[in-house]
Amino acid sequence: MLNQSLFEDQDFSSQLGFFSFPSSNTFCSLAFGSCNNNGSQTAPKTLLPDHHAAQVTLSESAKLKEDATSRYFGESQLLSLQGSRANLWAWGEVNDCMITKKNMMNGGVENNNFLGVASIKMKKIKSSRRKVREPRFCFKTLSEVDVLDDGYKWRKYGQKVVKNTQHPRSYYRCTQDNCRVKKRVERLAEDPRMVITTYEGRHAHSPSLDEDESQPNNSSQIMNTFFW
DNA sequence: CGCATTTGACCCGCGC
DNA sequence: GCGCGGGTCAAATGCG
Repeated sequence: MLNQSLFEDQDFSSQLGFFSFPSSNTFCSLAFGSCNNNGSQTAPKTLLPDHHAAQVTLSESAKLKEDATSRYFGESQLLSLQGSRANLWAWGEVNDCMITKKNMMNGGVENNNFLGVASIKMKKIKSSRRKVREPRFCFKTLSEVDVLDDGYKWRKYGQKVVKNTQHPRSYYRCTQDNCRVKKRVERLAEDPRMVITTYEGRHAHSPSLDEDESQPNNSSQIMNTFFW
């Protein structure tokens, strides 16, 4: 199940298996997951008040890299989530508070009892003095390595031990000029095998094409299963 | 030598 | 106003 404490703010909800976000547009959140072996998905049991939702069908597959450049919920009304190469991608169109799921790519998840879950959020500015917070999304991955290869180059700029955890949280910035995307990487306190990666902002460029990119599947180093 | 990482100090928002 | 805790800065250090 979703662990809401993973998210930055508590006043939103995601339902396992479908996209949802408040009609007020204060937040936009997104979740997907819980896929059966045949690719079908259980319908959501309940709808939260104040939320519009669209059910997701996890039946499509596509090459991982084809949609690698589309991401972020922006003026084009395109929403996408980005996982690492070993994980998965999803994107959909946002339409009057409805997200229609368009595609999802599975980059090699073999044990697909759980395909994954992620969230993206937009926060309305409460006052003129308040900083604008970039949209974020996070996901949890079973991985031996902390930093998953997502095609971008990152520079570490900080590390912090957060309260009640024994593992430090690392802070990274995209190395590209004019790109202010950041990500945080930490291990789950209850299960240190799980890596939590949180992205903030949107890239103003394409992923860097290093030697690794030409290899279609180099994900064996990562235990590529989502757990929720 | 240049770039990345480390790490303690500092900043700042938030709750009390 | 104060203290706590998360996030960032930047000097020091490491490494190729």
